Amino acid sequence: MKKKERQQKVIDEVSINRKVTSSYLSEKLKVSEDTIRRDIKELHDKGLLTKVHGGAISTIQKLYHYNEDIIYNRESKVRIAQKAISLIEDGMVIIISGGTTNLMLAKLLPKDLKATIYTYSLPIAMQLTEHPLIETIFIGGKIHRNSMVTIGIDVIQYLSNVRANICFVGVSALNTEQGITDEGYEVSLIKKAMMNASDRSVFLATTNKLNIRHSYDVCNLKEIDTLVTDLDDDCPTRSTFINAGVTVL
Amino acid sequence: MKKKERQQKVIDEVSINRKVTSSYLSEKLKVSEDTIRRDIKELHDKGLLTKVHGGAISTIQKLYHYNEDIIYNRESKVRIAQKAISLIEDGMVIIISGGTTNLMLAKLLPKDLKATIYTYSLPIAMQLTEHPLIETIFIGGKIHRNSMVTIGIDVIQYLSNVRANICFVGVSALNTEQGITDEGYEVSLIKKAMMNASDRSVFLATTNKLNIRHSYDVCNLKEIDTLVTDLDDDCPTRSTFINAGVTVL
DNA sequence: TAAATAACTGCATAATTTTGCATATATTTA
DNA sequence: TAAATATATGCAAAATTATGCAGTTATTTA
Repeated sequence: MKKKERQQKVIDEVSINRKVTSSYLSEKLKVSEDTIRRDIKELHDKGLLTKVHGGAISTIQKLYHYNEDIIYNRESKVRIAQKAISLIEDGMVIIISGGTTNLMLAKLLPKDLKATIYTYSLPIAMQLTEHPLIETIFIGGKIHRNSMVTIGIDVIQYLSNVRANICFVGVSALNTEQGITDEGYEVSLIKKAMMNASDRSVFLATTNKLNIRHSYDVCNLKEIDTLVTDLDDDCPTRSTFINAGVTVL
Repeated sequence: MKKKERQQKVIDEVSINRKVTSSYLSEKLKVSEDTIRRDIKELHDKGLLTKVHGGAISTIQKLYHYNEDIIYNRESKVRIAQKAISLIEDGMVIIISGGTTNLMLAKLLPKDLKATIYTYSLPIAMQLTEHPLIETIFIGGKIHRNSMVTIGIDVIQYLSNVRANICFVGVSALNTEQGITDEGYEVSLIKKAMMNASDRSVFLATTNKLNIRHSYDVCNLKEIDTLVTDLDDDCPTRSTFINAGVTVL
C-alpha cells in the first residue's frame, strides 16, 4: 500500500468514525504508530483532519474555499477593508456591493459582529455564511457570469424597499471631474439604489481605480460620504479628493 | 533546488509571462527539458497551468473551487445526476433545489446546454456560472447558513410567478406511506412551490434517504412525476415504489 | 503524583521517486 | 512534404523520502 492510499484510508476512517486512535489505525493499516502519527501530522497541516492526543478527529470541511492568491493587489485590498470595517457597529443594517475588495471585507468582519447584511454577490454571500451572528439577505436576480453578482431591475426594485445604516460600494472608476463612474449601465443603477437606501455611503477604491473614467455615472464627489483608499497620508492624489470636500479614510 | 520549489518557479514564470517555453524554463531552472515537461504535465493535471505544444500558458484561475472529496456518497450522486440530466432538453426552463446531488447535477450539465435555470442555492448558482449558455436566475431571500440556500416567504412568493418545464428536487426523506417529507417547514413549502411552478417534478433521492420520515409533508407518492434513485433494477425497494405507481429512473 | 500511554527526535535502512539519456513517435512550420 | 522541433517511453543511476526503532520527553489518567 502506498503512502497516498494509506493517508486516504486514514481520512476515510476519520470521517466514518468521528474519532480514531493511532493504535487502532496502526493495527488496521499494518504500519507502525510512528508512521500513523506522521500521517496524521501531514493531514492535519493540510487541514483534512484535526490531530489530537491519541489520534485524530474529523474537521468540519468547507464545501467551497477560495483561492486568495489570485486576487490582484490583495494586500492593498485587505488594508482598505480593515479601514472600512472600523466604520461598522453592532446591530447595523449594511448593504455590500460586489468585487474582491468587498469580499475581503466580508472575510475580515469580526466573528462576533451582529449585523444584517444585504448583498447581491454570490462569493460574498458564501463568505458571510461563515459568520454565525450575521443575518445575510441575498438580493435575487439574473446572474452576471463573470462578476458573480445579480443584476437587473429586480435588484433595483428590491433595494428601493430596503433601509440601511451604511453601504459599502466597490469603485470601478473615480476621478475628480465625473466622480464615480461604472462600465455597466445596470451596475451603475444598482449602486445608485444602494446609496439611496443607506444613511451613509462608503466607497472602496484601490489605487488602480483612481483617475479613471467609465461611461455610466454613479455619483459625483459631493455625494460621497466617505472614500476609503490605500493612499499615503501625504499623497497628492489624496489631497485632491480632500480639497474637493470628500472625507478620505 | 527541490522539485516543489522548482514547480513553484514554473508557476511564477507562467503567471508573469503569459506563455513560457520548455526550453526557456529548462535553461532558467537548470534542469533538462524532460524534467520541465514532466513538471508542466503535473501542474497541468492539477489545473495550475495549461500545457501547450512547446511549453505552458497560464490558466484562468477560478476564485472559488469546491472540495468534492467531502461530498458523502459522491459516486452515487453522480449516477443519479446523470440519469436526471437525460430528462433535460435544450431551451427548457428549469428549477433546481439545493443539496449536493443537485450540485453534482449542475456541474455535470453539458457545457453546450442552452437553458434558463432558477435556483436558490448559492453553490449551485456559483457552479452554473461556468456554463456559458445557461441563464441563471437566483431567487433571493434570507440565507440559511449551513445549507447555503435562501429561505423565507420571498422565495415562495417569487416561485408563484415562475413557470418552468421541469424541476429537480433533492429529497430529504421518502417512504411509501407519507411520501416525501422534510425536516424544515420553510423548505417543505419551497419544494411545494417548485412543484406548482413546474410541468414535471423530478425527485432525486440517494439510497440513505429512503424509508425515512421527517415532520413536514412535501407531497405524497401520487404527486411524484419521476423519482431518480441509485437502486438496482431488481431491488425490492425499487419495486415497492413502482408498484405504488411512481415512475422510477 | 505515579504509572501508563502517547509524542517527539535522531538515525540507519528500505522504498520510492526523480532525473537525464537514448530511442521512437508526433507535431509544427517553412 | 521534408526538415526542424517537440513530445512520449523505458530505463538505470541518483536523489529524496518514508519507515521503524531506540531513547527521551510530554501528557493523560487512575
